[in-house]
Amino acid sequence: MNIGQAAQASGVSAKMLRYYENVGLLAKAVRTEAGYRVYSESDVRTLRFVKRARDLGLPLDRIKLLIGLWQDEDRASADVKRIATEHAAELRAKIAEWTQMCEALENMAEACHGDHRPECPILDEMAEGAQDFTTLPSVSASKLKAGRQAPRTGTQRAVQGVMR
Amino acid sequence: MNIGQAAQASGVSAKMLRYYENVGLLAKAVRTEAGYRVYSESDVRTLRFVKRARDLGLPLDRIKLLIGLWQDEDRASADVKRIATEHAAELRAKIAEWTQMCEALENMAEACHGDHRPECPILDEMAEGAQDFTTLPSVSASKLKAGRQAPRTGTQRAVQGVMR
DNA sequence: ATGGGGCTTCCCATCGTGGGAAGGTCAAGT
DNA sequence: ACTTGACCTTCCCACGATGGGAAGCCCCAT
Repeated sequence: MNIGQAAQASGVSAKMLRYYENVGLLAKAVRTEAGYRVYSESDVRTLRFVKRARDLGLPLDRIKLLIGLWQDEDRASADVKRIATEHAAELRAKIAEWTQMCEALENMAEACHGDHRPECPILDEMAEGAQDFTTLPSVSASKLKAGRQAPRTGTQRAVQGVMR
Repeated sequence: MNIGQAAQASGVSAKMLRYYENVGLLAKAVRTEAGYRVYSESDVRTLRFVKRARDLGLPLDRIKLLIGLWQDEDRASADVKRIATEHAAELRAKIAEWTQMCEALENMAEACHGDHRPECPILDEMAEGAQDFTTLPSVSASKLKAGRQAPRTGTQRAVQGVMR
């Protein structure tokens, strides 16, 4: 079976098949005389394994370990469990972090009128205490040489302009 | 103020300051004659704004929009709110996805004894229906030429070996 | 024999961040 | 004045996993 067929049969793109092989997640595929990669049903099973593990969010290095255990008749299920629980814990941590960010954003958005007026608690929160717009130049003007690499073409914002 | 001081004052690394400038999130910094970037208090306020927005998980392109609105006296808070709620919605979607992955993993781990024996529902789940190990070669052996690019040195795993 | 689709490799882009090398600059201490 | 160490500059590379695309070869069916 060629790479395209293996891809379709496993749900992993051909591009990824080559990549997995390159980075050592999969063994180098057998080739035809013409250099075409050839896959067996057994290979497809491995690919489906990888696909499911990826769908669970596992990174490739952990999947590599799992494949090793999967093919090891003498494995201890404790090793597999450890990998799974470690990943789950990392996911939980990330989820907590993102939930915090998300709730903060939602709270701010809720406090925002969302109309045509400029007042906005979201921006206020992000600027937090930046009401003081007094500019305190900390370098004497004599030492300055405006934008050697930034030729400063035409219209430039007064305070801090956003480029491009 | 030099880049290191601006970095410390804002909580954004000097490396990131240069990067933000390169990708156009920030205006090109004023330079001293020697080419050193010089930052004002006003710049540091912008940097802190960026830092807080990053901490909320906002991508740089959205932060660029926010800075534009922040500096626009005639902004409509609705525009800010839309950006925030869009990002929050994307976060929620991601969180839901990761929560599903996480729960699946936790369920599997819970079902796993986690002892010295090889039986493991986690692996079973990932292999899902891969009990049939009959190999069906789909290419006639005459067309094969073992590993032109994979010289197949010495010990190789029987079925699908993990490399490196 | 020709055409189209599949395969190969190689390069690039993403997104934000860090590491490091090679070389110039500044300020403080001798 | 000179040295030294800390700082700055640019440039390149790496991550992780994926997609896009180009140039060129291969295989099969018409």
